Amino acid sequence: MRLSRFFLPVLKETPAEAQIVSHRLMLRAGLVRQEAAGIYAWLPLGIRVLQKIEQIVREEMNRAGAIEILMPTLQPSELWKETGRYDAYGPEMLRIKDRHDREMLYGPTNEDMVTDIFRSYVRSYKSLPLNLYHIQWKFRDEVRPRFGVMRGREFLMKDAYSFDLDKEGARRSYNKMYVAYLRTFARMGLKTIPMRAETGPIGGDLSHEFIVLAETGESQVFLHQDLIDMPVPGEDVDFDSDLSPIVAERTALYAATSDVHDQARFEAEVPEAKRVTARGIEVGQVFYFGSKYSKPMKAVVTGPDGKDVPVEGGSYGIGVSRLVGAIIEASHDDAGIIWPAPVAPFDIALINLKVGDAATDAACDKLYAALTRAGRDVLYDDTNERPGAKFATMDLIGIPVQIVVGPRSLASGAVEVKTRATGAKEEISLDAALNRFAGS
RNA sequence: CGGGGCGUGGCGCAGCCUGGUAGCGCAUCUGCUUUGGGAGCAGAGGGUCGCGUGUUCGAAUCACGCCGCCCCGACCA
Repeated sequence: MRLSRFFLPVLKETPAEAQIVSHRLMLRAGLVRQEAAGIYAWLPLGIRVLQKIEQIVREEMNRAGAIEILMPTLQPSELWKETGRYDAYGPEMLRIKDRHDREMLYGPTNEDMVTDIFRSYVRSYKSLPLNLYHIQWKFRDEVRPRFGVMRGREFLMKDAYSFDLDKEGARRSYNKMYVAYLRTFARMGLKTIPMRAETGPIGGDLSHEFIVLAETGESQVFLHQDLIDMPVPGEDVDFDSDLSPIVAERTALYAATSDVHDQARFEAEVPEAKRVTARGIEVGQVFYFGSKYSKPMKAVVTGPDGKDVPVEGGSYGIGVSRLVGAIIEASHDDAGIIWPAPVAPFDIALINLKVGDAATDAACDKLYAALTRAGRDVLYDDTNERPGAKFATMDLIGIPVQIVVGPRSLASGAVEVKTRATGAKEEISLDAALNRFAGS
């Protein structure tokens, strides 16, 4: 992409409404634009990141055996009346009437609808386990949206729903999602820690929030230090195998957010030197809820014994749009965003320091063509800005690698490669750059 | 929803207290010069001062009402 033909509305000054760093940087780097409180338009750079995140989530869900569907944003009220949630949900749910005066709502979540889909088609335990997920916009009319996309009213969420014959099956499904989440967040360059969470009226130990540690995080967390650098299961993890050791290894160590924190237990279970008190951002939650929806909605399957039983369910959310903010909170410096490569809007920034100079133009054209041909996503700054402005913009938008081409180093056949994360710069020959970034 | 604050060219702000018809920086446009870390000079364009009502000879400025947005708290992916 040539910057001269792209749409990148960056701001030099920080808009007054943004307080936290990710919100400020998202506005300054031209990722989003606020349209109303908690409601954002995604600009070209932002949608690229959002889609990268979405794709990683999708791949890991698929790997874990979940199956993608897409449910609508607008739902009829009937399903919610069946489960009693139409009244229970309160003003956080956005209610809408259509032209026939029918009661509709903009979905804040989809348990009711997915259960309806399930019960319409599934009759036998032989069809289980089943896990259906979708990635869709949700709306929760928060009293007080804040922190940009971290606490928006409209947000993009991946929500998966598992269906099993019994509690043991539900636990296996839960473990799959738990492991998939570890992998998903790690692939985005995030360190997340599963922490005990409120389980609601169902009780039990089957609910965890996945927390990114970040200084600017909204909630206080308490954990055993060994959880922080615990290795994440690899791509070869077999989701059909028994995953409970992976889960057990983590749940054995103390980790809780302030809502469920128990200081006495924390001190009893964790040696003083290993106690970590930090701040974190919740980016996902896994939750077992049993027959909470299947019972009222009569979502039953016939078991091997010929008897009908309500299915055992769980739901598993990931805040996709929130992750954009969370990643920035976890990865930035004074100059701007530092995207982890897997979610970066572009792979490489190519900076032409002197547009119009025959030699730099030619070198840039050559690099741009070769990198693009090699499948790299390149943002080529071919504008007439001054060098300082170009550097500042590229640092701000955080593309992992910058290749700087200017007359000074090109005189000796070299270009400069800068790694955004470390700021390290090295001069290498044009050919070496081609080799490194466009080689087979 | 309780408490606090803000709304003035695209962005960041001053002006408001003490009413007299709007200013600064950045950005934008034109020209010249400049070109390795957010350039310089010269010129130009752009604002129903959130909306409404009232007070007044006169309202960005004072009063009342409404709307929007932000922050702290209670609540949430």
